[in-house]
Amino acid sequence: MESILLDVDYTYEDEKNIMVLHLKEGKKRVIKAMEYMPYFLVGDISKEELENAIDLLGREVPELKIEGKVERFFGDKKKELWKVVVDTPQNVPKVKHVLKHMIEGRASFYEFDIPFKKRFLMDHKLDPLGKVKYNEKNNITSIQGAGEGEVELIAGAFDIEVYNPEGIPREERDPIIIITYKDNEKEYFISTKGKGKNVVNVKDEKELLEKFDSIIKESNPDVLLGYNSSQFDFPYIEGRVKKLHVDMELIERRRKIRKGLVNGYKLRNNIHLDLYPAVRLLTTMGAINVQRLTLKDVYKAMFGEEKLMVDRAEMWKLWDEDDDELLDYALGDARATYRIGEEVLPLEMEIARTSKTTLFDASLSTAGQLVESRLMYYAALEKHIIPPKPKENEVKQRLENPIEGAFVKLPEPGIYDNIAVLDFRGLYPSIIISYNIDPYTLTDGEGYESPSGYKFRKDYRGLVPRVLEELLVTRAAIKKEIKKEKDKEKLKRLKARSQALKILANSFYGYLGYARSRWYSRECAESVTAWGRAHIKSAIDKAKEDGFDVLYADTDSLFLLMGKKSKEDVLKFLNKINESLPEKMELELENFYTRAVFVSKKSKTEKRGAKKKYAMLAEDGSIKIRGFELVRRDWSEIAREIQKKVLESILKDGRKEKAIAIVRDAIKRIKEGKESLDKFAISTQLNKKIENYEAIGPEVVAAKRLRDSGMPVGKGTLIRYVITKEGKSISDKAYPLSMAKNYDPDYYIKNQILPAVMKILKELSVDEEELLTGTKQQGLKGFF
DNA sequence: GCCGTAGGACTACCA
DNA sequence: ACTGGTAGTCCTACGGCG
Repeated sequence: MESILLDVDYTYEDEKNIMVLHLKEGKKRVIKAMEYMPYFLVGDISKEELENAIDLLGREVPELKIEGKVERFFGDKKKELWKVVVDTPQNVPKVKHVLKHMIEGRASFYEFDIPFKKRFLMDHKLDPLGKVKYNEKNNITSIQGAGEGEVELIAGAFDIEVYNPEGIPREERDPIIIITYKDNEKEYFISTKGKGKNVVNVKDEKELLEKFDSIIKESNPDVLLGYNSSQFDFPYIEGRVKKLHVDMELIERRRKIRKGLVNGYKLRNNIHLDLYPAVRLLTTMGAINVQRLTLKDVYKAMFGEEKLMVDRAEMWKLWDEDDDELLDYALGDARATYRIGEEVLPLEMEIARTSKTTLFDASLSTAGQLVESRLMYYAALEKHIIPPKPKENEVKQRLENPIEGAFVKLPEPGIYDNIAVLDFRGLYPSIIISYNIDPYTLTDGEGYESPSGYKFRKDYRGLVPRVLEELLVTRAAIKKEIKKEKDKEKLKRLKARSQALKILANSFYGYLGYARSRWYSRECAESVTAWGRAHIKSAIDKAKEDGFDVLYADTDSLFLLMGKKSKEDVLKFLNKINESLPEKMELELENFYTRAVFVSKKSKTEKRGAKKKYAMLAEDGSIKIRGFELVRRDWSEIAREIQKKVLESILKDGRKEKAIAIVRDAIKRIKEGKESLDKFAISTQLNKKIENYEAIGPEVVAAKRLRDSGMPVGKGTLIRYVITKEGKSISDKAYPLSMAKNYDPDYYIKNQILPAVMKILKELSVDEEELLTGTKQQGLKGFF
């Protein structure tokens, strides 16, 4: 029977290590169990000596034995190692630790820190979401590549609503009043209230939970989607289940998983996929951009429309009023979650397959863990040794010793016309592949020599560049398929695959320099950036030789001032440069822009151009803005809005008079109190506990006030605060948006609007006096 | 004790 | 909890003044 591997679980029963495989066969899901033993590897020691030590230990650890010899490659050097089998996975590091002390200095230990599930998947060459076969004894007998299978998983999304007239809902007091659920066929609104097509009426909360349980059991989605459901919905349901003594199969034998810093909530029968951490990964990879990771904002960012949903804090009012719209509002969340899931699930599935991680684990993984997983898989497949994770002191040392990064050219501030932007396609990946950069190709002998002085062998291909190149080759092939494919569903899958491959490929350089990486190599990471700097600088020089002025460059991109030159001249330059580059490297045309604004740094003394801050108008009318306050969430919306208008006016119109009018009008409105309070909110995330702050800034003061009012505030909370008229210092004046009664117009004009717009207007020779008073005579004091 | 400022703490951005 | 390079705000400590 052929089936698709959905997930793997480990359990210890009847003194046996059991791996439980969750499979999908046709439309059904089935479970298969098989025994599997944990082990680690030992080298540089005779069998007799190792056996003696193991015999001594064997009395305390049942089943401990040398199972035999295995071969492993260290680069292109082969070594024979003893495979030591242990009774339980927990005992692998323990036994290794004790053995190491017994035979200190006379043996080397390997692969003692491989997660047990990962070990199982690798040893059986199993591909998550790939095809597997098994026989009557439940032994896996054959496999196929992950790319071959076309898996279709049925997803359902759910959401709970809690009665919370006093703000934050508390499990022991506030009941769940509504649960909504949506899958590909049906929608349910389960509640004691409401009437209509999809309404399932229940008599009380206990029945509500039971009904939800039976609906999930009946619909039985492969994947159950929620939004922040690991942190909120499931723990809350669990709390109510305990209080009301409900039997709920859905959460029976659930497991709380902690992976790195992320919490996961693993269900027994369905794959629970919380979209929140998944979306967060996408934001860190630059796949989507949102100011806040709320369901509302993410929905808007992805689909460009407001979703039908109700403010959670207002839900109880609609409930008390028996509002007719309650049904649609509550279903709005489940529908939004489902729709986000339709986009994110295919991508998560491809990330899982590409990284050789199960879907559930992939949804909780960081980029580094995904790269690591794929490298481990191929290392095991080709019998390369898997390096250990570094110990904490090693991590510390690596962190204290960072490597030199990219080159950024200092721009001359000003307003420019006709710019061509070029960039290296996948600069760091192409460097790793071109120069065979790998911890095991590093050599003192012959090889590619990096500008930082390290050399990499040409006669032996490293695992890292090989695995990376395979990702890029696959991606290129998929991009070709995308061009031909007409079927909507297949196209979606192909695009998701391409994106997953891109995410993984772009993370390899970071992984080489990541302090907790198994394949960390200072020399490799340093060489990647050194070659990167060399290539961008050489491109700048060559552009100058060809008569271009180079306005700006950052890491892998360069901005050419075209002057009297034509587009053809730019393309000719590209061709010329590409002929001189290694085969896998390529400089590409990003776009042509008709106008650009670069500004000065805010500095009292020097007047230098600001890096990583510019705005450009493309030929098609679209605007590209980088670094300006208007793209930063820790500036008020009012300041961002005005800065945006000013920039757009300058890019499209070019006259300072219009820009000045925009600012004057805005200042007037602020002074007259015509703008709503939430436009003055400044958002700042707390990255540590309130108590741990040395510098008590406005966001910390506002956070304390918020906490004193009973709201949960801590590491990770996004604080939205307003600078009010109440208090002396800026921090004194900071109140959470929910508590603020007013805003301080002077602060917002002086500290938000003026700094944001002046840096742009300066480039049009407008000074502050002229802006504020219309003349160049009066000082700022006269104005306030 | 008050003032002004350099340096540090901190966040969020670009690539 | 993938990397380094960068701008900018606000706090805090410190030195000068008297």
